[in-house]
Amino acid sequence: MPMPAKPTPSTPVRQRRKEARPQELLDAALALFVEKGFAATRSEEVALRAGVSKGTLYLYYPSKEELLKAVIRQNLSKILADGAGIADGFEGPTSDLLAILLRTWWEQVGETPAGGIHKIIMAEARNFPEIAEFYNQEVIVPAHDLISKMVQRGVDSGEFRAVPAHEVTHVLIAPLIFLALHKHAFGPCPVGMDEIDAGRMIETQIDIMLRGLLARDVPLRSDPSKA
Amino acid sequence: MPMPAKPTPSTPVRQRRKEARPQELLDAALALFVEKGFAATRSEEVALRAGVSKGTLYLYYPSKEELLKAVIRQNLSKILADGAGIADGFEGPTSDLLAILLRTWWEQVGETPAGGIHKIIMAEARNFPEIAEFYNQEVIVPAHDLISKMVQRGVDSGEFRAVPAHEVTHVLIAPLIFLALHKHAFGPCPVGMDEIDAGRMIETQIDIMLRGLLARDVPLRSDPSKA
Amino acid sequence: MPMPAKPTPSTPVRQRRKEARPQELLDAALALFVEKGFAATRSEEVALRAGVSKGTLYLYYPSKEELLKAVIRQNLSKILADGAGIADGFEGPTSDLLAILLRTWWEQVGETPAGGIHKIIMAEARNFPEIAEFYNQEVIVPAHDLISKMVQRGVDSGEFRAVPAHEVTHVLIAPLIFLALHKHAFGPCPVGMDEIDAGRMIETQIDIMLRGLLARDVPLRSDPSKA
Amino acid sequence: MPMPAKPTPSTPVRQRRKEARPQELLDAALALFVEKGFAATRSEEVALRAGVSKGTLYLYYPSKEELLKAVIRQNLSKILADGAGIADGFEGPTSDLLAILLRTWWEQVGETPAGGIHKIIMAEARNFPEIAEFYNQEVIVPAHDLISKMVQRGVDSGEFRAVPAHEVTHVLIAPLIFLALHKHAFGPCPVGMDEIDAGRMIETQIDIMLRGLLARDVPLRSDPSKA
DNA sequence: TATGAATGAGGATTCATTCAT
DNA sequence: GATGAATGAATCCTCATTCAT
Repeated sequence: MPMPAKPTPSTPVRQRRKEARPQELLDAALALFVEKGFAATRSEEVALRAGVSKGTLYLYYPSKEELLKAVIRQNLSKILADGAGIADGFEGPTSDLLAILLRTWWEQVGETPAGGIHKIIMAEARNFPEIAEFYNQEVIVPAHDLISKMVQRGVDSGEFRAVPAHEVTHVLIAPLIFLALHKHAFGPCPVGMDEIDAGRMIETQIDIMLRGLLARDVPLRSDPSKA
Repeated sequence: MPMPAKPTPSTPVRQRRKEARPQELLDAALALFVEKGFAATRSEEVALRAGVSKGTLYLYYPSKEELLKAVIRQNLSKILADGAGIADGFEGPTSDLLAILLRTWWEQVGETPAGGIHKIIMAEARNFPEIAEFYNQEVIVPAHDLISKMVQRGVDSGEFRAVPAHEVTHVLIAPLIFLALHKHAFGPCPVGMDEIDAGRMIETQIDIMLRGLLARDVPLRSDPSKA
Repeated sequence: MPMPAKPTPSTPVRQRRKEARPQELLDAALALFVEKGFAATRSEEVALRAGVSKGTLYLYYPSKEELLKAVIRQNLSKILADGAGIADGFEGPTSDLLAILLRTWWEQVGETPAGGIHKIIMAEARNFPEIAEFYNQEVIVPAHDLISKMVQRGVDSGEFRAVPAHEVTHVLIAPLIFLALHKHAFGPCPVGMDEIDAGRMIETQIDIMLRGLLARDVPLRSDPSKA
Repeated sequence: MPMPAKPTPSTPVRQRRKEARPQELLDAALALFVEKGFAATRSEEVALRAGVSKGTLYLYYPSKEELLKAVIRQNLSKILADGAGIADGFEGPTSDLLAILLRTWWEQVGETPAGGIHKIIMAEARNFPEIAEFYNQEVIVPAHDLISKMVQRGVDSGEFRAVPAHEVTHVLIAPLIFLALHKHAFGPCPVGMDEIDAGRMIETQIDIMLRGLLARDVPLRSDPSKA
């Protein structure tokens, strides 16, 4: 029997498909869970969007709930890695680092489907406490610590005023979460739902908050007037 | 069956209960929708919590979906009334007005069950675009306009720097929404889920943001160091 | 609105139906479980045979497994009561009592749908150990004890030879169980499946076994030649 | 991959395995069908226990139902062969022959997995009438005839009383079937399920029944007191 | 042949909604 | 109006069977 040219000798088509399945299913599940919510998404929809049948989904994930966990887990690593990578070994003013971090998080996470995970968690946290706890430990706490330490560094170095790092961190993060929730909750709303310009909002936030944090008379390096 | 003597001559107990039914049902529904989400709340639960039977619920609301709409509609007025009332006729620095508004909103709305409406809307907006649109028109836009005008007033009067009012408004509102979502999404989580101290966070926000907004060298009247 | 004459003032139709439901469902379930086996019986079939819809079944029993348990429980009392009732206060030769007991059990239980419970238990015991244990404690052990004590009484009084009561009991019971299983397993087989004449078989069993048990030269009172 | 040297020159390992497949599958199926029942046994389990994959099972048997039929058919021959072999050319008292037959059947069939076939048949007879009919023709009728003829021989020779051979046969067989069903239905029950001592029960049965069959004053050769 | 990924019909269970009382 | 028994569409998940490799 003649072979079609170059079938990539090592991995047959079936095999390659099999290896791709989990990712395809996770992507489909993420998109649908963000869009319609966890409960309102039928498992068959997920399968269909991933191009497989109902049964195939259960070949890879034993239940819809486990699928949700896998979706969260898989996207967590991405989220966490980003932040830590940027912060590590940054030299320069803390205000610059924070500005970069906020902008980058939005571009790398907030705007992407992964940014919708917050929406899922918020909606289902009380029905799946285990997941909420997981998300808290794996995402919220590390992210908070990362920002919190920077704020404290700014305070310690005299760059910032003597502000409470814990609360400042929440205030810094809040607008980004708000933005992500807004985008994924109302995103492609057919009607007029005020389309927030995320870029401008983030620049404004950086401008105001960092200015509010800085000890007096220290000029900002990043010029917010460009936004 | 013996009746307790004279239960207010005009309106008998039965009568009052009957008239109170819709409100009791809406309250029960709000609490449950906020806690468990719309889909995960069984209509019988709502009825039971309101002290009536399943069938009675349908006497007042023709479907669970209409009940949700009614819950949102009814609570919108409450939400809206607050803001406007406070702002009207306020004399004094805009920064003070904003500070009062933020604190008051949290106390009057954010902390109450009504503050959970955001959670419901976020979770269900894409499944009920009509409601999202309604919420946008009735709550988001007016609230935004209210704050936005104040910010602009501060800019125009020279109290604030020349900032874009639209974006600043989002940045000001975001932490409150974040707080409300956090409280209602993770609220009585059995596990460690970082309990945010809302009061301190709001004061910190006021401190930082208003300082970030003010034109240089204008001292803040409300002393944030007390928080 | 005029009432139809004599609606039985106390219990309305709906009420009476409701009270009858559990029994109707248990009867339907017993019949179907015996006929087709537990696993092969769809819960909707049970409901339909009881004249209600799928959902109604779950109003009364929370799962198919609980339904099975209820079926067994409800029929156990009947089975157990029979035996004890007959034995209590019987005066006369033990062989006569045993003969009566065997005949009666067949008529009152073995031949009736309840006799099919053995078939269900046998088929599902290893999948539902809890049920097997329950049946063992509630039916097998008491029934065995009842017979066993009589045999021992016969031995002690010199009416029977010195036989091991425990084993004799099994030998006495076995043909009845065999008969019940046979009847309910092959019962209305369209094809020729040897229709055992239960009456004649039981009389033959009584004849042979009691004769085998009796100490020599004691004549049997019940004349087996009539069978 | 190195092969162990010379695995029997004629038939290579692979070859022998292939030829053994059907038997391995039938054995696995028998064990599982007896243990869990036909419906509750997944075909993949059967394959796995036989050391092959799901698909391979279907290479040999076109459906689970056909597999069940094959299991039963294949084990019938084993069951049948036993009885006939023993009876042929036996000289001596019929009571001795019957005693030997009962003991042998238990050892050769009842105790082995084949003894569990009764359980399968009983459970599924009404769902697979064809199989029930087949079993009846191939096993029950011949076995019955075998015993029946012996009983009749005993009666004709004056060794036994004038009993109805047909019914006596059922009474003789019943305890063995009962024993086999009990063993395979409750067998390795973790809990206290009365473990019947099959040996003692069979000896007791032989003692009582044969004594009950024998014409008066004919002593038994096999001494049951040893049991 | 042998494999195991894929399928989809089937079945248990839930729950919004209806309606007789 | 009020009730809650009844319904059956909807949904999760299982598993016998198929088929490309």
